[in-house]
Amino acid sequence: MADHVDRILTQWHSEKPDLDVSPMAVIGRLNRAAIAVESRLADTFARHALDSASFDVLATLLRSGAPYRITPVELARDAMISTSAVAQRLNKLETRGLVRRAANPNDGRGTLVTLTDSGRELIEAALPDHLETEHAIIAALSVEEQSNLAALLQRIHDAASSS
Amino acid sequence: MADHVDRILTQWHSEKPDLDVSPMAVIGRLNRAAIAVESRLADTFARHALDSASFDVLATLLRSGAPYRITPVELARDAMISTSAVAQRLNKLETRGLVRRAANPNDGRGTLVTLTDSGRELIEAALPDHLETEHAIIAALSVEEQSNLAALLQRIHDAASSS
DNA sequence: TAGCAATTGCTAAGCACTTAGGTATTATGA
DNA sequence: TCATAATACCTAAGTGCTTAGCAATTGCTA
Repeated sequence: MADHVDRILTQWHSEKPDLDVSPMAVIGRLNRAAIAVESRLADTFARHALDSASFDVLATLLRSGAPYRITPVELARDAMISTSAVAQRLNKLETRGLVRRAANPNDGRGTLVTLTDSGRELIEAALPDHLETEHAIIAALSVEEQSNLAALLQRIHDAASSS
Repeated sequence: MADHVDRILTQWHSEKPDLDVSPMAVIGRLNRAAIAVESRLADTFARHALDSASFDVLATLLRSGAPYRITPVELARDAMISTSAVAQRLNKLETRGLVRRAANPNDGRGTLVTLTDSGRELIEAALPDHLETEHAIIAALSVEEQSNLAALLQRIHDAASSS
């Protein structure tokens, strides 16, 4: 059952026997698991002519509910990226006719991003497929293990964020 | 205890009550935890004038043991990046005098990358600091929870990779 | 209420990755 | 053995992020 991370730990043990490299067992696997999942999800996105970044924007608009209209700042907060990255994502999506930008009547500085009909059709079609892929991955764990994993990840997240 | 992922799930429930979005609870937190950890580790790397990519190369060379000499192909496999990305990482590190490239006497096509003395000093200094940061993060979990988490992540990794 | 600070959203430039493609060398098998 | 395939490594170009910086508007406060 030795995986890549195990081999790295073994190498460290023989080269630096005095160092406690046990944290790498967790953090190394966290990284690799995240990369493997992301890569698997990308296949599904590609089948719908999307990438992870575009899916993210369209899904955020969809789950905001009718009239599917939010600000770039909200998109940035939600995706944990800069507002500049949002602007560039929106440029791409607007060119494809999947979203539309309009002036925010309540804030002269602001913009409101709306899902177009064709954008909504696309994300409504991609979403069930995406969920099926996610389900196929986490089905490797029992329901109890899933909630266990989610709780542990949340605590790691908090520990990494604090300070 | 409601975090960002909980709020996203709540939004989906009210907008698409028929969809089972429970996989997002795990995969969403996997992503966010990995990003938070990566960001925390980056601070430590920066204190040693390194980034994650450079640290990765130097650490791989160090743990290979004396004479700290491996091929770009091995580096690519280990870091799960293209050999082209390795070439660019090495260009940077070689300019800084942290690694050195030489022809592989056993393979006319090949190159051998060696850790220079100054590269070795740098990584030997950064490594304990890095491990301390990793330890500070995973100390949020008991030892048993840590090995539990590592095992669950390995299974998620395998599930995402297969097929 | 005038002026300064904060916010919003954009483009430009820089960075690290990817894929594409080139060159050189080694391995294969007809 | 010799043509062809595979491998190793690189640069170039494209992509999507970041930070820097700009212009416009709004919010705060003296």
